[in-house]
Formats: sequence, C-alpha cells, structure tokens
Amino acid sequence: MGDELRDLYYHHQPFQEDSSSVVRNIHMLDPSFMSFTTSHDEYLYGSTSDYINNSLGKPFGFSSPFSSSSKDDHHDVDANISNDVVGGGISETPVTPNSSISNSSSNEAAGDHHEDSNKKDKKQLKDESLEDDGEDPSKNENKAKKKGEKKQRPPKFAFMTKSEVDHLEDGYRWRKYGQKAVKNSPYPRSYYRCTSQKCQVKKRVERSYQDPSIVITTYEGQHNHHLPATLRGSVARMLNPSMLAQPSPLMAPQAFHHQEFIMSQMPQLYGHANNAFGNSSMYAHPLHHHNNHNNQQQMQLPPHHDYGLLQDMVPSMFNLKQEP
DNA sequence: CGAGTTTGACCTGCGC
DNA sequence: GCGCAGGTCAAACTCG
Repeated sequence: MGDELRDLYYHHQPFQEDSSSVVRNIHMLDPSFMSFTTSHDEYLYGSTSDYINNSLGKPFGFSSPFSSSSKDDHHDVDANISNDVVGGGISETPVTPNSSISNSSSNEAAGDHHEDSNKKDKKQLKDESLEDDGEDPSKNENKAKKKGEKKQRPPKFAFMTKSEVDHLEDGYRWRKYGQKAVKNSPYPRSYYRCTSQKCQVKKRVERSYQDPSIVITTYEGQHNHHLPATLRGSVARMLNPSMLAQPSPLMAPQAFHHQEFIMSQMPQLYGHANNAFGNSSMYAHPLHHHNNHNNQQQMQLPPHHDYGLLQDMVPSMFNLKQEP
C-alpha cells in the first residue's frame, strides 16, 4: 500500500494484545471514500463527492480487484485505490461502455441464474440418475448466456476497515462457507453468506497483505430482509445519538464500529441509520483529525448532504425489499 | 441438537 | 489443452 493511502487512515492506534470477540480499535478510512461497482466485477473507487460530481452514470474510473481478468493484481485492492483515487484522484482508465451505476435487478438475476445453473451442474454430476427431466428451457437459456455473455455477478460494494478482527459485525448474521488462500498474501480470504433464508447476499473478507491491519470487506448482492431482531437491538443501542454526543472512554469517538460505518454509509441497507446520525455525523475526517486519542474533540462533520446523496448513490444495490 | 466453522475436493474462468 | 487461482460445496467437526 502506498503512503498516500496510508495518510488517509485515521490516527493509528496499536492493537491490543489481549483478544476478545469484541471489535475494537477500528479505524475507518476516509469516510467519504467508498468503492462501488458499476457493472459486474467493475469496482469504482473514489470519494463520494467525486462520485457525486461526476454524477450518477458517469463513473470516475474503475478497476477490477476481484475479477479474474486481472489475476496478477486482483488481490491488491488498496493498491488500486491508492493509484486511482488517493494519489491523483480520478483514474484515467476508460470506463467500459456498459458500465452503469444502476444495479439492475436483471443483472442480479443473471448472477443468481448462473449460480443456480452451477449448482444444477454439480448436482447433476453427483447424482445424475436422480431425474431425467428432459429439456428444461431455463437450462437452454443458461447455456446461451454462458456462450454469449461473460459471467455476470451481482453488484459489489467493497471498502476497507482498519481492524484487528477479520469478520466485523455489521448487524446481519453470516455463515462462513469457505476460505481460500490468496495468492501473494499470507492472509486467507473468507467467504460468508447471509444466514437468512433466500437471502443471496455474500461477503468476502480478507486482510490486506500490504497492511495487515486493513480488512477488506466486499458485499455482493442485496439483503431481502430486515436486520435480525436480536442484532437490531444492539445496533440501535450503538446508534443512540446520546452516546455519540457524549463519547465515553469505552466508546472513543474515533473508534466507531464497522457496522456503524456501513449503516450510515448505506442508509437504505440499514434504514434507520440516517435517522440515528442525522446531521451529527460520527465520522472524523482522517486528514483533519490526526490525534485525539485523549481528548474529547468533536469530530469533523462531513457535509450533511453527503449522506443524503449517499442514499441516492447506493440506490437499489442495497435497497431493502419490504417483505410482506 | 441445531447452528456455525473447517477444510479438502471440485468447478469455472482465464491466460499462456 | 493445461495450469493456476478464485469461488463454492458439503461432509466432518466444534460449540453452546
């Protein structure tokens, strides 16, 4: 990771040796910095204001850190960010014509479709004799898609968190379904799926090999349910504005939680977050706030309109479907 | 006992 | 076609 990106980090605080399951010492990157996907496997990196200024549908550059098409450096998320955003701001990389900020349901459907077909194939391999249901039109459709189109995946949303724990609490329940070693990295990548039935959201968690204190989390898909009730309570407590107004030693203002970040940055994903924070953003801009470990200095408040626009910026991607 | 994790096997996509 | 790396599956295992 480049020094430029490192500069974006919030005041660094060495990790404690004692371990517990409690998330602590989390340091967010520049809260106005986010990465987005345009179309599948195309990530957009940049500040939210960059995004806004370029208007929806006019991305400011992209890279494909996770796509298999960039095998040599797809593990290098922060390097991409460093080059494309932090250093010179906007990447000059041209955007593919079909890049689009909107996350059409058709895209997602295509992704799911593919996965389903994968499962079908696997099952067929394992128990071919189960059924011989003749020609399934949907299979033909899948075949055609496979031939004609690139593999499509649901939109992704990636960001980095400075944390000593890999799997950060975000309010949802996840089940780990895989772990893989990452090339050129001593740290494995973990794969999680939302435990809620019929919810296809996945997330990948990996540690940056260049800065092991950085956890890179990638969400894929959108939740079709609310926060689990048991977790909603704790989240609500965490979001109590009074706590933010009077930060306690147990909750240093700069040591806010990963899930809070997500919830406020993706207000439609966590519908109440915006209400909780409103104008009193909890985020300190790293560049404006280099050392406040021992004082109670109020955090720098990004313009409120950022959050409002964020709602528009992360539109259908994480939009909660209201279930009947 | 149910839910979650671990881990080896397998599949897919891509570059050479 | 082959090899590599990412992604997923699922049986075995652990834990509360």
